[in-house]
Amino acid sequence: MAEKITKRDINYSEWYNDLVIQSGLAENSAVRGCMVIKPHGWAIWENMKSILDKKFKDTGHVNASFPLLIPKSFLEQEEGHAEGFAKECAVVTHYRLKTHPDKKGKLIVDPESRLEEELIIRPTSETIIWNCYRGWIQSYRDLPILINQWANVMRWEMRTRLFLRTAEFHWQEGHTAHATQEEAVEETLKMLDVYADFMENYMAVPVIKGVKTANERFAGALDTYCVEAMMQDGKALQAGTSHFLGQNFAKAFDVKFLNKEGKLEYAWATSWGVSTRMMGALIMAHSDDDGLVIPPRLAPLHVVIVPIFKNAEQLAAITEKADAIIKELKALNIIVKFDDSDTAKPGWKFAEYELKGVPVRVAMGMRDVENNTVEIARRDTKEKTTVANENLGAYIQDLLEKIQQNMYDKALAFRTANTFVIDTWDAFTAQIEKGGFIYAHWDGTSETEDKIKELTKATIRCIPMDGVEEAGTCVYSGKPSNKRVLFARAY
RNA sequence: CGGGGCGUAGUUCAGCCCGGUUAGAAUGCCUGCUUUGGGAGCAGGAGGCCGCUGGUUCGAAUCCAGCCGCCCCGACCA
Repeated sequence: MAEKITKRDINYSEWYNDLVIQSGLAENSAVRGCMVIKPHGWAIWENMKSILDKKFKDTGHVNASFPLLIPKSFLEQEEGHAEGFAKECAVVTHYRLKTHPDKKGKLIVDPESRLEEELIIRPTSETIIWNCYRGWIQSYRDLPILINQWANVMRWEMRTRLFLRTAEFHWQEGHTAHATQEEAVEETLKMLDVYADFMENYMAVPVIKGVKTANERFAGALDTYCVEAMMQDGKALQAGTSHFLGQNFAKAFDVKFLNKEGKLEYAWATSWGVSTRMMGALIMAHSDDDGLVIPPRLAPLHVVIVPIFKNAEQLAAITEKADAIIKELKALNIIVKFDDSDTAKPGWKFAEYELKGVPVRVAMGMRDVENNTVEIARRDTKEKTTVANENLGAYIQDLLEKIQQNMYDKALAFRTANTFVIDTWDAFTAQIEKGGFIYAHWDGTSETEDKIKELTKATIRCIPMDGVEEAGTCVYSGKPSNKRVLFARAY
């Protein structure tokens, strides 16, 4: 009997923790706030990476790598950026240890090795990258620069949760430089679309695209765009961000180029990123009390075949049938595993692969061998069907597509059922307690936003991009408003 | 950094209040046999600086002090 996962409706956050650990995605490490991503978790992340990486390359970007350590002075260059990140930076002050003079085997920081200029571990890389761009950009002919890096970064968080908020996390950060404002804005929105497409078509998580309010804006950006998703507890999770940085970093790092008219101009910047936090979104959007539910397009393993046998002869007979199926599936690029280990019983294997989120399970016993059938179980609905072996490859390929689609449809239906249009303060506060997304009017001031957050813990997730102009009054202050914004409690 | 809780077998925990045999259970692990269509059964076995340091005591997992670490709730945040 495996350890029990806390049920979702008993304690959602315990369910999440139990699930991440028991499904073998990740665990806490010896270093507080830093997680170990285990093979199963990393395999999903790798799939996310390779899909996104292709999309970045298809949109003209190239990868590079910039240093982990950033001189403290770089962070000071852009004021908003500095203020935003200063309080969560790990700082390197020394470069050497030495043995303790009295205690054998103990090491101490060598006070002689203090760095002249302290280095910070990157919380994000705008500064060190724009410092480089100064050397790379002289003319409009050098633009645009479209660079992405896959990296780890560190933000010294007070409270951490596996995948959702860790001190060290893995992500990609795109950093582009452009000759014109229009082109930079276009890039910002283009990458937001890449993210939205990825979330919806691969993660099977519907998202709302929008702009952040001033309060929620990235430190150093003029505009921050985001994709917001709803988790099964009705809370919002920001799954990706794309920033229009204007000329802030070009000015801070003195990045100027000669335009066609021979005049010096500051370059225009964007940055955009998604992180291992998406793993949290994936888990919380789809999984259930039995374990992970992974959409086929991200699953490290699509199909597991579990033989049910009493002896070696039976296993041989089943294996022969299974081999044909495996061959057929592999020809269709379906990733399949035949689990013929005799160290665990079939029932145990069923539960284990459900916990790991494998989309399709094929069970084969002697009954099936005789009838030329298999039993197919889909992870998303837990339905079991007995099907004939003929054209099984095509059947499973089609089933994987259906699972992918069903997971999206289900997530979308859940979001729709938990999204409310609200006009009164009483209704607003009542609904926020119950969870979900709320579209309400807002007077556009930070003061009102802060007040609402203080009173309800809800924040403005974004000003939706597909929102329509509509006259109304602010749900809190009663002042006039011309557009609804999206409120929710968030991760 | 505030408020609370907890450190005992790989894991989850009992024992501590009220000090006294060889420190227990469940689960997991190993071996063997029987099993195998939803987390099997029986038998045997291995596994512990009781978080660390010091103190009290004839004697400490248990009492006292200090330290370290972890978890939960707040403030901060992708």
